[in-house]
Amino acid sequence: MAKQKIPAMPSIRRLPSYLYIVQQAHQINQEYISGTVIAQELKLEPIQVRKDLAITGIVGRPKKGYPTTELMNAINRFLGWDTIQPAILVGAGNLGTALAGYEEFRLHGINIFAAFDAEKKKVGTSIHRIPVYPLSAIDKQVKKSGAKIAILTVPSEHAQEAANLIIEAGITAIWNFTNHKLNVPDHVVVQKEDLSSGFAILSVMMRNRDQ
Amino acid sequence: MAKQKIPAMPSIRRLPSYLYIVQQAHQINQEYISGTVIAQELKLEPIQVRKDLAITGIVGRPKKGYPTTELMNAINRFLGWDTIQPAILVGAGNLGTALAGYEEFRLHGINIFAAFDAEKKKVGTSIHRIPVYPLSAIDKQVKKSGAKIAILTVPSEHAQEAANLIIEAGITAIWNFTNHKLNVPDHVVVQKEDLSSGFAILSVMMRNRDQ
DNA sequence: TAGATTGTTAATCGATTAACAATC
DNA sequence: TAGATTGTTAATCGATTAACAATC
Repeated sequence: MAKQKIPAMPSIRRLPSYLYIVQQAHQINQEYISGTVIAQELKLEPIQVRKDLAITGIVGRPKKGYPTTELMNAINRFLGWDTIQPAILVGAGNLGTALAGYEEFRLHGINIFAAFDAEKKKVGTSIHRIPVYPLSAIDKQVKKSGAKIAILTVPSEHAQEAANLIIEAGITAIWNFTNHKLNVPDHVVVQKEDLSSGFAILSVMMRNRDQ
Repeated sequence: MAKQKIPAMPSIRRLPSYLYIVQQAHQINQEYISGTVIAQELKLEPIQVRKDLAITGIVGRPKKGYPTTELMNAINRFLGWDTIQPAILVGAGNLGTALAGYEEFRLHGINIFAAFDAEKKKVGTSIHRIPVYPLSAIDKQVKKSGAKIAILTVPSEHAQEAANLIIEAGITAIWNFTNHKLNVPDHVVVQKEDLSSGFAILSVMMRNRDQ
C-alpha cells in the first residue's frame, strides 16, 4: 500500500545507527555489547535501545548484553539487508550520481545495476561503473532483471511521470528523493526522503538556541 | 545545546513540504490555499495541516484558507529561511559534491562559499563553482566569513576530528551526513541526516507488504 | 444567507520512560 | 555470591485526531 501501517516506525529508524555501533564493536572483536553501552554511544536511554532491539527478535544475556555477531545478523535480517536486491537509479544528476557511488548501500543489499536519464548526452556514459540508459530502456531493463526497487532522483517536476514509467515496468518500491509526493497504486511502497526537513530542524534549533 | 528540546519536531519536519505546495499554488497565481487542499495533496489530515501551520503564526480566513504569499513568508520566516547564511562544506566527495550543486538550498538561505577536503588532489579545484581548500584553511575561512553552518560529508571515520576542527574555528551548527554520532559542546547544534534510516523504513514496508 | 474552513479545547492514540522481577 | 543487565508490565508523556463554536 502507498501508506502502510508499519509497526514502530521510530524504532526502525534507529536500528541502522545501532547496527553501525555494533559493527564497530564486532570489528574490535568484542563478543558482547550491552544496551547500556549502545545507549551511551548514541545518547539515548538504555530502555529505549532494549525495546528497539527486541523487535528484531534478538535475545540478550543478563549481565553480558547482546552477542555482537548475532545482533548484527538479527538487525540485518529484520531489515532484509541480508539479501542482495537489484535496484535502478532514475535520474543521473548530482544527487543520483552521489548515491550511485555510495558504497555503504552495498551493505544494505542494494545493487544498483542501471541508471536512467532523460538527457541524451548522459546516455551511453557511466557513473561509478553503472551504465546510463535512456528512459525508454526502463521497461526492458526492469523486466529483464526483475528489479523491484528504484531510487528516484529526477527533478521534482518530472517525479510523477518518472514514477508512472517505472511502476508500469514493474517497480514496487520507490525511494523518493524528490520534493513531490507521489501518487502510486496500492501495491507500491514509497519512502520519501526530504533533505529540507532535516535542515528545517537544524534551522529551528539554531534560532531556539540564539533566542 | 547538543540535544535541545525544540517544540513539535514532527510539525517542523512537515513545514517544508507545505512550503513546496504553497509555492506551486502561488506560481499559478492562487491567492488563497486551504489546509484541506494542502492535506489532500500530501495525504495528511486537514486538522494536522492547520495545527502545523499555526506554529508559524499564520492566520487563515474561514471559507477561503491561507493567503499564499503570506503563508510562504510565514513559513520561511519561522524556519529562518528568509535570510542568507554563509555555510561551509566539509568533505568534497560524492555526496558533498552533490549537495554543493543542490540549487534548492539557496531557497533555504544556505550559501556554500567554500569546500574543504583532505585529499591534496582536490585542493585548488572547484565543485559547482565552489573553491576547494585544504582542511588547514578552515580556521581562516570560517573566521573571515563569520560562517556558523557546516555541512559535514567526510567519511564517517573522520567525522569527529573534522567536527572538532570546524567547531574550533567557530562553527556552531552542523548538518551531519556521516554515520557517526558527534560529540560536541553545548553551544553547538547538530542535525544528523541518516539515509540508512530511510532505506530501513522502505525495506520493512516491502517486507510487510509481501508478508 | 448557507456552508466551507479556521482555530480552540478535549479525547485518543502511540511512543517513551519508569519500575522491577528474572537471570547469568 | 553480588550486581549488572535483560525483558516485561505499568505509567507518563507528547503527538495526532476528534468535536465544535466562530467566522467570512
